[in-house]
Amino acid sequence: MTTPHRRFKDAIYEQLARLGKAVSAPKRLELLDLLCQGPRTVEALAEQAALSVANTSQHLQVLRGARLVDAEKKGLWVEYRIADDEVCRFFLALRGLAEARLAEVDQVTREYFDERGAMEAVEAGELMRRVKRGEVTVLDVRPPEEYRAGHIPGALSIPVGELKGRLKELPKHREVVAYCRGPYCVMAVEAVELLRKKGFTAHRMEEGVVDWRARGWRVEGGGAQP
Amino acid sequence: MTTPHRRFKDAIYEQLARLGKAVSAPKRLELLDLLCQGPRTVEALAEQAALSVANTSQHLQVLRGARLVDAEKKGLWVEYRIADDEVCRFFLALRGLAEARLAEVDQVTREYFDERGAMEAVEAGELMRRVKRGEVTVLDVRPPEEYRAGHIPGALSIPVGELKGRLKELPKHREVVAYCRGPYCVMAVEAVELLRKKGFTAHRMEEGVVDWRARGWRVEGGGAQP
DNA sequence: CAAGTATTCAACTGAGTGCTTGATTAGTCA
DNA sequence: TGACTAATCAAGCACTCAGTTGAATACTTG
Repeated sequence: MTTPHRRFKDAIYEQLARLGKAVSAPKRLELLDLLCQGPRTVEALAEQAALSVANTSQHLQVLRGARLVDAEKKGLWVEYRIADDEVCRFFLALRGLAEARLAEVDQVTREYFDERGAMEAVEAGELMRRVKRGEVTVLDVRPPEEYRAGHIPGALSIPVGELKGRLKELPKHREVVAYCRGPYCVMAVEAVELLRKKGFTAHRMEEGVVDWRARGWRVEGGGAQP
Repeated sequence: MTTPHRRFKDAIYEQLARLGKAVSAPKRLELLDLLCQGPRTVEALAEQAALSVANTSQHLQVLRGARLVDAEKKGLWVEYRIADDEVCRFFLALRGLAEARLAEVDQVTREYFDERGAMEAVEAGELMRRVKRGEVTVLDVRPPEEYRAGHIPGALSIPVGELKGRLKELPKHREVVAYCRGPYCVMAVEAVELLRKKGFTAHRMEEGVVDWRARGWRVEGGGAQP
């Protein structure tokens, strides 16, 4: 005895659950997070998320089934990308809620960052102000493709791995603020560690480009389809 | 060979997935939606979501495990409630994303509403303007508890089931806008159908109190712990 | 065309999930 | 105290899902 009313409700929540299911696996969330930084091939995603290629492909198909990502065949590669900016904002909402409600997130983060020599982070709004006043050098330490897919206006691109050999590109007596993919990415932490060892005044910003864009602030580079 | 770095990432995304898992079951989403309207007992939720009590209880425990809802023992009953307003906003974000990305949502809704005699809905912003100008009677057709838990300022409370016998409470030559729980709730649809049959000029608003509050607009009644 | 590569497919396994059923635990009220 | 009630628990079943492995597909390049 199912009324049409009930069938309708079931159908609707079934649809909502498609999105829920898509973000119910840790690895899929990691892939989504990576894709928010910019488009990538299956192989690259597999490597960065520490997954087998076949497994990555399957996860990506689930994400695509939920219309969260799009795939485009580019010659030998398949390039996956976020289907819509709203997807990134949704991911941020999920992350924000987890930070707000799940004490474990804070705990795990603290544990990990503390043992690497904690450091106060500069908040995005604060950075924005200092950038406007021309007080700081902003440093993007992500891989160059991600920098190209979108970065904070005026930021320098030096991938963390190359930083040691390219220190001379940074003005010496000026504060540096490094950022990477977001609060759970360690590249900026490593960069700041290195910079301080070399005598720079350096801080990290927790937020990434995705947060920056979600605040409605301008992002340089990237655009639609490259 | 798992580096500390990998372990950290796995731990973080594992936490995010707790939220994802919580919203990956259709019935849990329905319960969450209901709870956004106001606190309720297990039994009430079970009935409204067409579930067995035991099953409802289990779903609620999953939601509580993800810190999305809180439970409070009140004598013989256990009252469940949304843990934080941010949870409602997250639900709205999920729903919005589903509407934006999943064509099936629109399709299912259209199918159901069309066969009940479609009707143009008044958008919340438009209603807000008309309310300010004192042009319309706003009608809340949800059960009284939900009205009490929070309603649009100035709205009249007449549950849809009682509407037929309480028509005289409505000013006759004035437009009525009815609302209920949100876009997938049919109570307002039924109310408008009835009102029109009785000679009223009536429209429905798709948005519910949750949407109203999420826009930052004032909500009457409810408050913290009743 | 053939060799090589990125991705997907297909089949399988073990773990997890939604739901049911029947028993159990807390609390109320006569 | 004992009958009654709301909620939870425990066990079991059918089903789904993440991940592995090995083969198949589609495209490029020599």
